[in-house]
Amino acid sequence: MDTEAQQSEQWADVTPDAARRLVIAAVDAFAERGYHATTTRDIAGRAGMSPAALYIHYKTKEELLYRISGVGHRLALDIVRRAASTGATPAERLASAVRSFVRWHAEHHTTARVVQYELGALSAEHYAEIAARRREIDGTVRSIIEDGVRAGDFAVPDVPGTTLAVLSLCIDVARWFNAEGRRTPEEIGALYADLVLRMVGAPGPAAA
Amino acid sequence: MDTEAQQSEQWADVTPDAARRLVIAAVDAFAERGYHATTTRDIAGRAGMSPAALYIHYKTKEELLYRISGVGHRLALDIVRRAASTGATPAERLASAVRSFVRWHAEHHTTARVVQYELGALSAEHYAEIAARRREIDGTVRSIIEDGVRAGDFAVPDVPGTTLAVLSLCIDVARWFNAEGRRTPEEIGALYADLVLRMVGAPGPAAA
DNA sequence: GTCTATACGATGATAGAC
DNA sequence: GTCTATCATCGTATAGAC
Repeated sequence: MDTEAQQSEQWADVTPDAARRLVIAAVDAFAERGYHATTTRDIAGRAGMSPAALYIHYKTKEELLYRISGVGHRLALDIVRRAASTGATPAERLASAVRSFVRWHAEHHTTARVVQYELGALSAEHYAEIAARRREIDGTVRSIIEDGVRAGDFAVPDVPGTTLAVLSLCIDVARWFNAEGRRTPEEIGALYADLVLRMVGAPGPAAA
Repeated sequence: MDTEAQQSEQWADVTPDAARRLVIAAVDAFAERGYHATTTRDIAGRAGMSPAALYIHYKTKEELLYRISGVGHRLALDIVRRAASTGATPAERLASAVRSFVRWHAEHHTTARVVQYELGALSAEHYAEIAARRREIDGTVRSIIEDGVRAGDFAVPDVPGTTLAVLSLCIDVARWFNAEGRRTPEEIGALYADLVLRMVGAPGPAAA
């Protein structure tokens, strides 16, 4: 679970306070037991409210998930975009994007779990909207790889396939990451950035 | 969804016939909507039976999942082990293991989804048993990487971390693979084997 | 905005006939 | 072994008082 401070910051623009408390409670519950196994009673209870109070702020349980998924995807996209423009060379930008994206999945693994693994519980309309944001994330990473290939810095036979693999690697961190484990988010980010540079055939310290 | 022929083969040792039909129905339902969102009525219906018939063959819904997870993990472990001993060099064995493991996750992505993403729905006892099999899979892959490092064929600063990343990459195929997509399981297996050889710093055609 | 009380359909599982 | 019928409980969501 994220720390309380991290939660407050992440959900700062969910107001009023009760609505934010419900979001935080729902993220914890969904991440822990899954969307379908979580009851509205459980969410309300974690937020210190009666079951009925949830419906003042959200019309349905799915709307609560939609809110979480929307904010979560916005955060994820922002992080990748910002990191993707940090660095002079494609290799630096790719390493930066992977390091940041992985770190987010580890640090905010509760949120990331809901964002990445509960898409199927969204309504068709909500899913379509979220899927568009996911394609933006994919496009951001693909652009860096294309830049690297054009510049002759990367050797990548299959750019879309490699993009998919890179994102897949980052996303799956949310599944296995354990806060009590031996590795910090920072360490995993550094390891993965190195592995990804190897995947795209970028020369440098990775080969050392 | 897997083809019918693939299903029969996979679950051949689940008998009698009705019990196998229920397993196949449950795999489809669990993969499509998740364990918790699937009702016993849905499973029985797909198998062409009344809701009560399920309880002749399985004491609870969780026992059905446990059966699926058990057989699925046994299949996965067998596939990795067999592939891991195919090839003369560590690079060949690693490529073989990744290619086979990825192909299994793509070809049997319905089964793989249940196996990889519904662990949390198992009882504590059943989970502990399954987790032991998962550690065997991890150990099999790690051994190959250690062999490659010892032989001087691989350059891997962090063996456990790289093992984790390799398995993570393979497992996540079950999440995103789509049978109607552009890539065949065979193609994805080949791509991933190449990417993994790059990750471990194996020289060869990967660098071409 | 929050609570207590409750409607009411769905759900896992069982009983007993065939 | 399978079915029909049913139980007890739970789950989402609403009504109406404060």
